[in-house]
Amino acid sequence: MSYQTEHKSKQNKPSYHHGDLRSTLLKAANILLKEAGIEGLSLRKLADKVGVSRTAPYHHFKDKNQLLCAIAEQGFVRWQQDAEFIFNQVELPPKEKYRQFFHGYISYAADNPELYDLMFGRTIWKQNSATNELRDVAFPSFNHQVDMTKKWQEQGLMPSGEDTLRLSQVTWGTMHGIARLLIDGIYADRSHIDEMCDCAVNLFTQQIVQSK
Amino acid sequence: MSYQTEHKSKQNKPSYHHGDLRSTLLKAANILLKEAGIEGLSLRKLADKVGVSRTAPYHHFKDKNQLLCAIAEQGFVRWQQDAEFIFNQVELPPKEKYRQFFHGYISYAADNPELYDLMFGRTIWKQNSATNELRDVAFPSFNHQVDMTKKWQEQGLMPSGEDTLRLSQVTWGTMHGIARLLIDGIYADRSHIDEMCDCAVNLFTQQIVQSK
DNA sequence: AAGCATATGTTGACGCTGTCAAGATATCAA
DNA sequence: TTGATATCTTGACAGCGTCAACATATGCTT
Repeated sequence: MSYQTEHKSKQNKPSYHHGDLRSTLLKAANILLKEAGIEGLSLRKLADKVGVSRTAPYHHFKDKNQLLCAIAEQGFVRWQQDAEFIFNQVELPPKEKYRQFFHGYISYAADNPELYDLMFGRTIWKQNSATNELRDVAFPSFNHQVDMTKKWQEQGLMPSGEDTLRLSQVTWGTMHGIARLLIDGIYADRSHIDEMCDCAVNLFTQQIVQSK
Repeated sequence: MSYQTEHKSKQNKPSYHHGDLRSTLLKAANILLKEAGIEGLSLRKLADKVGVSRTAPYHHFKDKNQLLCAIAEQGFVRWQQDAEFIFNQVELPPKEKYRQFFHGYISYAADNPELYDLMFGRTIWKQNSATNELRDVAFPSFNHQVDMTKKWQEQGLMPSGEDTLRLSQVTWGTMHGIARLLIDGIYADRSHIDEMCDCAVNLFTQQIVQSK
């Protein structure tokens, strides 16, 4: 099976121009990413899958990095939607909502390990090669975590004594660390993910529960 | 400047055989790793630096992966020494010792970012390609973290209500996450590392302090 | 409708990579 | 001395990202 969409014109004749190559490439890249991982995703394989010559993608992405950034960009958008869905469950008590957010974060990483690696890994960020488009979705996502932490402090869920920025860095760091240990194959056993998340949530929200 | 040791026999004549190529390669690889990062470390460049032909390293390492594992192995040994030094400071109170351990972990990662990536990154573990020699130093290092957590719980430093394994996974996850965010270029500003570590230590050891 | 600029796709080529095969040379044991 | 073995060499191959040069389709201007 191939994702190749034998590119044809509206009259169904094979055409020299593809017509929708950029989005076709992105779609195929996501599949290839899942199948082969970041190191297995090559532009040549991608072009081949889509049924186009090796260098055709260069008319839609300046280089491989720009393609990766575009994929990561989509990843942020999708995660933001998931997160918003959780935050919008108004009826939930604060701690339960935070619990779901924590679990949701880890689940998103576990369900899309290669995508997560692209979003938060060194491939893009270490080389300082993020496109402006990517930054425009990634930074607000980072900041959102800080805003929520402030809210959780005000609600008494998290210790108000700690500096908000530091606290959000630590809590995010914890989620990120657990996610990475999972998707990088160090925590091979996934059967206890939920217990780990609950343990972390307990540690970060303990004060509230005790003072009740 | 090159790390090339113009390999000579004991009579100082250039010799066909190197005599100490394996350790010379490892030494040069560590330097190259710092300079060029994991993705910049190629066997060909390495052989060139050492002054030997492209395929000479293959007589000492089955493939690139085995070289990387050997480097990571050294990294674990060195970290274990650092950690032991901290644990052996008998006069320190428990919380301060844990604080130093936490800071020490992050410092080791920050000082050796590429090495840390090799030790705990997907390159080796995700592909399930760790050599037995590497596993033999890595797994005890993982287990040690669990043992210490148990001790910290018994000392009352950490909450005894949580399952030891889960707790150690979360606390290690936090250190790992902060380390990764730093070395992968997401937490670009390093001026607040210490504050972040202290914040995390506070969160994990808060109970004790309050119950005093 | 004609013509030309632009967008898009193609083939050829280059240097880099890891790694295998085959041959050369040194070392060591019998 | 001889023969096995360890070590190092050159040659070769496929895969990679990417540039240059060329081909073809699209669309705007006149």
